[in-house]
Amino acid sequence: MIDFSNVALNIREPVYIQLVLHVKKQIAKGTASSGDSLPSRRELAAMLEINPNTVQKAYRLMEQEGFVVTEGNTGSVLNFDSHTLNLIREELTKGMVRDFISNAKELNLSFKQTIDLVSDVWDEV
Amino acid sequence: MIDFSNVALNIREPVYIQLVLHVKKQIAKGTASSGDSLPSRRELAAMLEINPNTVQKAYRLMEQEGFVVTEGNTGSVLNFDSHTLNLIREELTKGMVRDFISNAKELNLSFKQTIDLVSDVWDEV
DNA sequence: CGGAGTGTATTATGCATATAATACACTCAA
DNA sequence: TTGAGTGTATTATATGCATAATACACTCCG
Repeated sequence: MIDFSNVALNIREPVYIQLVLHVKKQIAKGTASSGDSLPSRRELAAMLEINPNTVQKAYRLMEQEGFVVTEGNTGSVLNFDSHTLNLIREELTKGMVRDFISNAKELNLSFKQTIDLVSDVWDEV
Repeated sequence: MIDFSNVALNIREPVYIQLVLHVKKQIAKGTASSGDSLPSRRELAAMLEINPNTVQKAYRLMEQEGFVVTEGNTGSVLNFDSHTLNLIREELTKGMVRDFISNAKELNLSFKQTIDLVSDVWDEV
């Protein structure tokens, strides 16, 4: 069963997007595998104290992105091949790195300055 | 006069927040100095093809954050001391680095893996 | 003086997101 | 069989953001 107990929802980003991202991160880390079950919509909504419709929207999006399947009323299940796994890994890691570098360059930070900053702050986080 | 000609507005984040961030980046880089003028609300709105009320909201926020002053109808001007400058620098650089490291750790990336990724992607961006 | 350009404000509308409250058909275990 | 739990859907309401369309008082230059 996919774990949502430690998902930290923030206000700014749409909740259903954050839910999808949370599952993708589990997949990228290897914490979640193809075949694992997701909680029922109502159950997850109750646990996170959000609306069932919001969970439904997240599950729907994951179906459309091709790594979740839902059949009848038996609940939703992760389902992805190695190709999709690689896509998700690329999206999360490279996307994140690219955004970071883009921000650093916008602040006119050099490569060395940037690496030094990461080195300085790494253990604080 | 603060330059907004190359600000790239995206859809997801509120426009008025992006405008504030753009000015803060200029300040952090040293491209913008205390005393520099901002375009009039209507002028900037026309240039960026957004609503004057949205610009007004951004200017208002910058006044509240303490680095912009507006007197009468003579236009808005940057106004900050070295302490505020340091605050803005810290907010942008350390904040950005912290977010990045937080993301990397969420994906279970090691320090070395993270540095390697940044090194690999740096020139692509 | 008069008008153009200021900052400021108000009201209305549209859109995306989230919630609330239902409703329906289905499955499955007690 | 019956009822609880499923996925799915619909309608209404609220909020934040952005836009549109005005309006008012002020300054400053021609």
